[in-house]
Amino acid sequence: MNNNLQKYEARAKIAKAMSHPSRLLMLDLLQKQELSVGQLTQEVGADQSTVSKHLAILKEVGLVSVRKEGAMSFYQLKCNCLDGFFSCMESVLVSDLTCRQNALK
Amino acid sequence: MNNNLQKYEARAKIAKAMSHPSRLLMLDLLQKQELSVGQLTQEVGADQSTVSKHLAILKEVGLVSVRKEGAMSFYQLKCNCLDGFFSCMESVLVSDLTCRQNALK
DNA sequence: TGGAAACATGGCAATATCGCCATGTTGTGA
DNA sequence: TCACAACATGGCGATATTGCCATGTTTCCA
Repeated sequence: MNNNLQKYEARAKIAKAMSHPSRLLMLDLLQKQELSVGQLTQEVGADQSTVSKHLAILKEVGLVSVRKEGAMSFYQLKCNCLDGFFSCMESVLVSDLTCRQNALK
Repeated sequence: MNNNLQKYEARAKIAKAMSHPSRLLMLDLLQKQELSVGQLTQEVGADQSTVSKHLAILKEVGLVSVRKEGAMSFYQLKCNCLDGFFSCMESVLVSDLTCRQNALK
């Protein structure tokens, strides 16, 4: 029994925050520049309240931060490691695909 | 509206598969060597059926593969990019921590 | 000052996840 | 062949997630 399991809970929370298509899209967009809730809502194509809640989730785990300017909120990335994250996802996808292709031969 | 959202769904599935403490622990253990379900069950400290289902989730997205030897199943990692993944989680945790510390000053 | 714009936050129903128990399925050894 | 060991798979209640509607809250402008 590994009673050191709690060690992975903080990491799991971050991974869970990233485990939604809309949130991944938003993170990806934020890699280029900070964006307002309205802009992100446009890109995601969901209700404004939905996007706002997604952003709250990303903020909660420290993936993004907010800058308020008047009535608007600009969100920005707080980490610069997303490239590695995305490329890892990509390599898993590619390796799984070639694996499935080989299974058909 | 970004109708390219589906592009992120496959990645989100992988991230979701990684967004559980027990599954992160198992992935971490499998970085060193392949392990049987029984061994992983010992380490995780949950029911055998629970561990088996966790492994099915990891296999479903192509993160691990199975090698059957007699009545036993040995699971192994299919990607070598977990280091990057974990270090990204770690840097988010650290940056968030220092950020909260600064907020207290 | 009143109203609209930009976000945030309840609330709720639909859906998904989680963990265990019970029960399959398959392989092994006597 | 029979019993057991090692996993996998239903099934189920408890809990969490998701997305929208409705409704705050704050800011700006006429």
